[in-house]
Amino acid sequence: MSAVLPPLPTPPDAHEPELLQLGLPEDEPCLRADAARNRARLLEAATRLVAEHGAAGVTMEAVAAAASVGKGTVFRRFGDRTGLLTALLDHSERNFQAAFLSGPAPLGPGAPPVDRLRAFGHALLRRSGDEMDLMLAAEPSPERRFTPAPRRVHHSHVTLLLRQARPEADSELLAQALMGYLDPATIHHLTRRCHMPLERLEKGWDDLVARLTCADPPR
Amino acid sequence: MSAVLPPLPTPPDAHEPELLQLGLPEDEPCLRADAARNRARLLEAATRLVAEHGAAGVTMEAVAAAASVGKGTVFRRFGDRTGLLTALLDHSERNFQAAFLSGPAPLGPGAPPVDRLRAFGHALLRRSGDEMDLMLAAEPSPERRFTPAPRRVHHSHVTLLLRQARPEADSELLAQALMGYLDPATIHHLTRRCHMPLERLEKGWDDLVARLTCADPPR
DNA sequence: ACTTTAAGCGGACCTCGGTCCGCATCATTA
DNA sequence: TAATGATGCGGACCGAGGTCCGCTTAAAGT
Repeated sequence: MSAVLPPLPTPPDAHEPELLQLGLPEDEPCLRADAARNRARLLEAATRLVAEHGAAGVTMEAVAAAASVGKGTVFRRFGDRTGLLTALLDHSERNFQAAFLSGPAPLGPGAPPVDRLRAFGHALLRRSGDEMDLMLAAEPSPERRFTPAPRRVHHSHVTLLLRQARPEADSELLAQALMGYLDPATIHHLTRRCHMPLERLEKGWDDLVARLTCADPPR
Repeated sequence: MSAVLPPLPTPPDAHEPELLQLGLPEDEPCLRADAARNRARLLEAATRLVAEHGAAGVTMEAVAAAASVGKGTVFRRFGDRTGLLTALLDHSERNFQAAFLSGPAPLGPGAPPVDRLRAFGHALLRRSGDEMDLMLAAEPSPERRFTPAPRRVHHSHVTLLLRQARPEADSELLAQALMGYLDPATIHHLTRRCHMPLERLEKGWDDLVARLTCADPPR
């Protein structure tokens, strides 16, 4: 919708501009001085609100007020609420991406793909366990669930590892199935609602990975 | 939230009252005459709105107006928007449940569990292909994604079949992984955004089922 | 038929996400 | 330093979901 402003075909850093395969988002292309200052203030204010009232307390108006900034500014900078929340997860996301893209094995490169897949799942499970409420709140509407850049990066990564482990398979689809298991909503459901311990989820993940990557065709 | 009215611990038929394992939702326990009439009017109005403007056009106020009824009445009857949308899917859902609970094999009872699982996936894929927009619109917030009764029924069913096929496995978790693949948002993403043909999804499902149900432990 | 009462009704009201547009401000060029 | 666009800013405004509460009415009891 919109796209009325010529220089803004898409909101500035709504969902992390172009990190795609391995580039992490630039720390803002070339933001005007006041804009950059306001951005920092907004993120700080939002962080404080999360700490005080949880993710549910992060209202666009509240954030704007807490940062002494107009509401329009928040939207201009982050596009929408999920954009702001996603930006709040940026630090954690960078660390995570750094870990599986260039960190030590088995999560990073160097280990066999199956081990890396296992490690990836465990890492994501733990991370979700921590920032659960933020991740849930940052979830876009179903139509856009897979459009935010972090998701796409995770998906590509898993697809890649899968392709290495089983070149003949439909890695795209397999990756989709695997990522479904790691969806924040799923994890929330299993751990918080069904009270499953994390170890059980990890065990389940390992089993899943093993079965989806073993070479010989079933039956 | 709410639970202020003593006789209404949860909205009447917000998400299909108690069909649980195999009971389909009663056609309304004991609704007062005018209430039943209004309910019918509302559903009819909503259906018309969907036909005319798509699921996005189904505004609570619009439905109320189209049914010549107060807005409060809509909420009293259906709890919230997702409740109304879910009710709209009720017919289709009943048919589907009837098919896999007591219809002809291989979807219904009589076939080996693996075949039933395969059939179940294909059936759900097709159904989602049809009522896609309604199903997406009826998706609740991430925290509640798994609370609507239909989902729970599907999950139980898959868990059951899985347990029959592989009694020693963690069927709950496996079912979760399988159901993730059949999530409306996922299907929407793969078919509409990535333009994958349905056959590919079906093939992927079959592969998934085969690998998750084959007896011998991998590696 | 009359009373009673719980269920139902309606729409004013609130909150919050998102848009719009006139005005201010930064950066650039002269 | 002054002029001048482009970029950013702010907050009034809108629409939609959801709540509230006083009034109405169906239906069960007498």
